[in-house]
Amino acid sequence: MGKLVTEMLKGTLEGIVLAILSGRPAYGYEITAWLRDQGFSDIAEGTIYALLVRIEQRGLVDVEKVPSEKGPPRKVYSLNAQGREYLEEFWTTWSFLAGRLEQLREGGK
Amino acid sequence: MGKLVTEMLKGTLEGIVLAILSGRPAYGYEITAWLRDQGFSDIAEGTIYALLVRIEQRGLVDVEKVPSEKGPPRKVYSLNAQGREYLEEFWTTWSFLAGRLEQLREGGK
DNA sequence: TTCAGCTATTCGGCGTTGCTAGGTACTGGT
DNA sequence: ACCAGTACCTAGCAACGCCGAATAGCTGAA
Repeated sequence: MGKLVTEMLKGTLEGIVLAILSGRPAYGYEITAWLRDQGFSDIAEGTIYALLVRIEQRGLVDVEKVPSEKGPPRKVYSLNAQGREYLEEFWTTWSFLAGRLEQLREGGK
Repeated sequence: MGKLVTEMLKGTLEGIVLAILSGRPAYGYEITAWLRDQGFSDIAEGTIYALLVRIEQRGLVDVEKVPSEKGPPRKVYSLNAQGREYLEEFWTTWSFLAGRLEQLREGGK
């Protein structure tokens, strides 16, 4: 992909990460690897870490430092109540946008 | 809506406008009004004009100045071949992203 | 023992994007 | 003369994701 997906990720990447965390707690390195696996080949590591800091500061996640056998300690993030609430809002907004886009795509044929 | 949708629009608004233009030529003021009508209540006029300038400079649209009875002349934009090609790419990227989000949403239940 | 390579996180500077807030200009009605 | 509606443009700002580099711990091969 490239620039197109980069710009589209603005605003959605946050929701993606929150959605991941809604399923299970996770840490940055793990999330990055998983996203790459899912086809988000060009997501920068630094982007994820910065995002995690942001959502932590906004109080959407809880953090726990967990030692790792294979390297430095991990910062494991888990979605809290406020985070779940915010994720709901995200899905609402996403649905709105996706709906409009869907309509436009139909109309354009 | 608010900040959430603003961030999500980054990258998608361009596609939205191109999709509109793929159906029919249009000018800025008209596009803004139509978007507001479609529920994008907080899209700023300046945003659309700036976007139109950008896609013109990238050669995705052709422009024609058309006199108006009710004000200054309109700048009517129409999608050209390069624009259609780019719009295809946009839809591909969008589909990818929407697919991943859909999966995440399912999984999160 | 050393050094490469994987794990794991952090930081500063950059480009793109949308918003804010203001301005310009033309027309028609009061 | 004035104001509302039409139509466009601009400068400065904030947020986000990317790039490049640095730091730090652990393991296994040379």
